[in-house]
Amino acid sequence: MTQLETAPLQIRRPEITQPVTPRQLARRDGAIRAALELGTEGGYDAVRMRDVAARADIALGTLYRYFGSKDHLLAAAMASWTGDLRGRITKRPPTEASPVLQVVEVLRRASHSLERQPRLGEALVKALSSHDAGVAEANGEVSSHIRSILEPFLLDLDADVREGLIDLIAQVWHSSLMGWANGRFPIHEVGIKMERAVRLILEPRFT
Amino acid sequence: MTQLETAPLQIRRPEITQPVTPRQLARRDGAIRAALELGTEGGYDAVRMRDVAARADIALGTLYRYFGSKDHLLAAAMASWTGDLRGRITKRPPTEASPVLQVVEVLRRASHSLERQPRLGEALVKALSSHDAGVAEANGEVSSHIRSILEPFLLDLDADVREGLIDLIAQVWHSSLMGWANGRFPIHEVGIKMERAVRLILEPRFT
DNA sequence: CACCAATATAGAACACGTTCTAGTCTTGGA
DNA sequence: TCCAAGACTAGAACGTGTTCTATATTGGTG
Repeated sequence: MTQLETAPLQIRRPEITQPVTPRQLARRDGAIRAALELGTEGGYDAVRMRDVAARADIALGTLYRYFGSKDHLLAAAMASWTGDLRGRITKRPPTEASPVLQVVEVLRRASHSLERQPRLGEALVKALSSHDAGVAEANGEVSSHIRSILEPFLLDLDADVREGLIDLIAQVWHSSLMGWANGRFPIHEVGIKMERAVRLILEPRFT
Repeated sequence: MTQLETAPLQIRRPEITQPVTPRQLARRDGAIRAALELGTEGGYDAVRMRDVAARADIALGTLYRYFGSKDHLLAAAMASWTGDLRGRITKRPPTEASPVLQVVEVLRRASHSLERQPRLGEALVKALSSHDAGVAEANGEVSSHIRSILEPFLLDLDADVREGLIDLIAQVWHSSLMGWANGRFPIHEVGIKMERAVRLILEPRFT
């Protein structure tokens, strides 16, 4: 056996590329915008990759150059959504008095926001729970948004405990959204469940 | 416009059927067994409906008569798994002394069990988080298994609080498994995360 | 400017979940 | 025992995510 047929070790994959030029950024953003529009109108199923490409006026192949999968595309959209959320919370902080109630208020506001565009929420949440490198990255972004949103209200706690509790709340939040997106309970229950969970988690810490 | 083309109101769907005769039960069980085998070997993707049907020696159409979707099939398998787990815990209860540690031990044992068949675990968990009537039903079964597993260790608590805390733990468990199945962290972290979460949740209740 | 490598495009092709079709087999009751 | 209703089968067909191909365009470099 010669070494002739041994393939070069460098793995050949089309590999997601980072947009650099303005035109590339515009293409990527256009794709996200198109996905948001289609998702708002018809939810997860309505976000068909062919349609996203058509609406963003790019080729299907190009779409796949920037987003390795449909879920990656939607997860990127979700990350941008939580980024916006953080902006809104910062600009207009909760009015409640106690940390527990402040956290509850924040989460209620977030649910409320999703409630206004249920189809979109369903699409974004569904995408977040998919096994995909790109999605994992977007997920990290989402987590860090949540962390930075909640942290200011829990400064009284020991740093380690705070970290753990925020993680916990984020997990419950994620799980509640999933429960909703998967049709296990209606959207208004997300807020209720979250309030109950946050109280159970935080109240013993603020006796 | 005449009323001629208005379709009859009765919705026509092939509707999942409940197995009744022994042969039907055997077909359904065979399908679940085949799914478990394929899942153990190659994870979610390896469980191809065509292959499940072939291995169980039934027609594809028959498979879809009993399980409305691939995820429904896998979710049914998951429910049977948690049923087994409950049996094992009942037969050999945790040896730890305190409620907190007992709960931790139970969850550790469960993770450990998944750890032995990671491909299968991935397949089952992935299916559980899918929007599908059949999956929702299986999900309920799983939840009630978990509830009945944990309840005995928390009898000291007020019933309402206990209910809420168990729900909370179940949610965190679910979310941790998802995080693992979706590649956000390795399997051994499920146990660690769960222990941390359970301590954070329960310890303030057992001061 | 001229060129090359990376990117983009249109569209075909492919895989797999799901649905549909036409015909055969089971089953339970008259 | 025989029949009608329903269940089962093999396999074709369909939709959509994803990949591939062949060609055209772009953008940076000598």
